[in-house]
Amino acid sequence: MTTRRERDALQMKQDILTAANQIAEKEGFDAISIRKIAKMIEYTPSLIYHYFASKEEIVSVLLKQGYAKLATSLATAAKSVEAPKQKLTAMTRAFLKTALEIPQEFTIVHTDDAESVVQHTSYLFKGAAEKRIAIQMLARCIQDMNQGREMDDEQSELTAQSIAAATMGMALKLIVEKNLDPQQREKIISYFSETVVVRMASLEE
Amino acid sequence: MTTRRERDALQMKQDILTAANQIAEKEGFDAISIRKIAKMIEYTPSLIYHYFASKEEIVSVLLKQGYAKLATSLATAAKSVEAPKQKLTAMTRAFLKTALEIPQEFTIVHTDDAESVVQHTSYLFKGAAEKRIAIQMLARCIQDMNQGREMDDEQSELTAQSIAAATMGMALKLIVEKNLDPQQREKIISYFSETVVVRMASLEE
Amino acid sequence: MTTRRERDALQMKQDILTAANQIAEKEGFDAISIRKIAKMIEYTPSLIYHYFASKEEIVSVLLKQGYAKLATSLATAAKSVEAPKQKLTAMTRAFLKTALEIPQEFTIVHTDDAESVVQHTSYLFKGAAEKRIAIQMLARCIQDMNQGREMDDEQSELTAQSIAAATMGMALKLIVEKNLDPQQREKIISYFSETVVVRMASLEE
Amino acid sequence: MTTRRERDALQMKQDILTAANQIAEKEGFDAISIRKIAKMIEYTPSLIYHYFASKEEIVSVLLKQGYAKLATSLATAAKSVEAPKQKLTAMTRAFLKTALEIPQEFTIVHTDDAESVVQHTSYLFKGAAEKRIAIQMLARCIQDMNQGREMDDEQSELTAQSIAAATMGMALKLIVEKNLDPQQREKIISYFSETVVVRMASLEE
DNA sequence: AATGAATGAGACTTCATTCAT
DNA sequence: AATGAATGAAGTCTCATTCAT
Repeated sequence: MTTRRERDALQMKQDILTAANQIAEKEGFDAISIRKIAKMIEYTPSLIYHYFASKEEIVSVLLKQGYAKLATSLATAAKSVEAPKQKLTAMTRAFLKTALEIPQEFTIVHTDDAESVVQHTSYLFKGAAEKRIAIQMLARCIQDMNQGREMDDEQSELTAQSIAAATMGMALKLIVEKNLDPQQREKIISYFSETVVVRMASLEE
Repeated sequence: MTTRRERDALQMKQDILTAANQIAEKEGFDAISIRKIAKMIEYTPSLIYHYFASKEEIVSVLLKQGYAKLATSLATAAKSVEAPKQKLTAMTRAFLKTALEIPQEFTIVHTDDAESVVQHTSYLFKGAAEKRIAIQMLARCIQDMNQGREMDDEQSELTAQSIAAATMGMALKLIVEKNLDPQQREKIISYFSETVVVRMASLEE
Repeated sequence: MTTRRERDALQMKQDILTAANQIAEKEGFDAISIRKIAKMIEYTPSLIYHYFASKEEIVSVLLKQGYAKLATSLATAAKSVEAPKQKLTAMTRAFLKTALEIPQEFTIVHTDDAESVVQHTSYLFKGAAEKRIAIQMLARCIQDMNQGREMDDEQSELTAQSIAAATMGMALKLIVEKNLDPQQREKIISYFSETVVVRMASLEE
Repeated sequence: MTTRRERDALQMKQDILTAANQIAEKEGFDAISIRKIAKMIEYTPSLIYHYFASKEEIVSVLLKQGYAKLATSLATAAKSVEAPKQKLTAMTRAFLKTALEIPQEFTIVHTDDAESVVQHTSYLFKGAAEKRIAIQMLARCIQDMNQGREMDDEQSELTAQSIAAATMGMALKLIVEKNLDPQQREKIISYFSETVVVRMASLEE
């Protein structure tokens, strides 16, 4: 059970995060500053330290929220369909859609090369098909799609890694070109999710 | 003909840019500051304003240089081979290699969503196969690879755009995972350039 | 008779003081802060204001406790021996020992030149042999040691004052050189208490 | 040869130091702050960083200046007289006088227990008569005063150390009791320098 | 008795930039 | 061409304290 106070505190925390997010959207992630947040929520800078230990914590929470959203969306998409080809398309589409909903966090998370971040986000290493759920899901999907053909684990892992990186690239590009004509954007998303990704996954040449 | 003065000035400009680059490599792009540059080239901050109007200009030139390098590398690769499939592979490989040589600039250029930047870097819009040389080269390559099959221009443009975005994503991922085992990195680069990209370019399904 | 409440309150007060002391020992006297105390005793900063009017009061009580400890130790030492020479040595040794037990408070008390503090700690003024117990004890001791020689009160007072200041100096130095080899420290304390102080007290030349 | 600019810069540096000193005298050493200095010299805080790298540097220079002054004064006094007894008195008097001229620095230097400071100020360790000039001068003086009596090096070193600590204690006490009646102060200084110190140096009992 | 929210002042420092010389 | 002086804004964070609950 939460008391009113706890709810208020939670609300305040969320207000701070929202403000931080708005700044990030307008001026970029690096422009987030305690001062600006304070001005936006109309409180003193000091107060913010009541709710967060440091600016770093605020940013970190922001990123985690974004990352969680992406993971959830991906998992949901994976469960929604059975047929491997359709599953792959659904996952790709979900990934692109969610990325576009949290452009700032997405960009940062996939662009930050600090060791502490990379530890969690890397997936190009050998064996990623076992250690990274997303790559694992992709790899299985690929194997399911290519039943009958001879194929080793390495090949499916490399393919999964390639698809992941490629999709991230497309997401990023769509984020950066934020003023792209919506119809064209939709066309690209569809083509990529339904056609290109499927081609990548087809282990033949 | 250039006078000595002009040559000196050019040299100075380049020194400044080089210093800025080194800072970016060590501490990240945002860490570039007039003061740090000044200290590095052992001149006063003020002097820098003789050669560049503002910090922004320095950064901007830096990015342009990076972009130019990428374009050159791509064009060279394109000319080096005739056969379309091999040409595509060569271009992809060259792109990844060059991106890894200028990680900071590459990341910034492809991540910056400022209108002024996007104007030059966007290529997802309809008609990019005509306006953007890189996309054009890709599109032609794709068409050459698929002679005999029926295919409209839109399809080849969408495919070219997809390949461009995907390759950029792979480049970015390789940059971020800078501590990836070199052998594994080489394997991924090869697999992506020789196999995955070719699959993407094969317009069938 | 004290009620439970009063005892609890007293306990709380002492907890606060103890916490303050620990901070002082670890980070220095100036590092004492209401917040740190609060964190240490696991209460809110606000609560501390129920028990003390201000940070200043806490610090002040802390110092008084230190001063009292010193006085007690000195008095005990004085009573323990009869022979004047041995008494002087015992007092000196006790003073140094106690000072080393409460290094922070000792340093502050004898270094603070705020009028309000100096009022209680000064002893160089004329007539201190009457107004300051410690100086009085010293002066008497000196007189006892020099029976037979002609000597006026002024001389014994000046000598007592000198010994007091000198011993404080030695205490301070031992505190500051806190990493001095223990054996060497013991040797210096002994030499000073048994020999040097006695020489100072011998009114002849 | 110094240019006008260099002289101006030097002047500015000194102004900053002077301001810092004044703050220390009025509000204590810890009250020194870049802001306050800036306000006092009527410039912006930023400018101060033109002349000093950090607040720490300012404080450090201040202390060094004080320490140097003390050393010089002591050396001068030592050279001024030949007879050992008189030399000891002259040194003591000079030390007390100079200490009273730079009360803040003196207190800090002899009270700071940071390892980096203690490394330079310690003199209670065994062998200080060789490593510390001041102790060396004192030890020699003591030996000169006690020619004819049997005495080992250890004894003279311990005595020198004791005198040094005692005199520092007296200096500190005089600084703290800054409102002591001037006549009484003079009397104490004289008594201590002429009588007490001499007794301490007389190796008999 | 105890809490949490909130403030306002102040701490050090870095930065891009301008200007007179 | 080059310097050094100077500014003003902004950055993060810590602190003592008050107040309503």
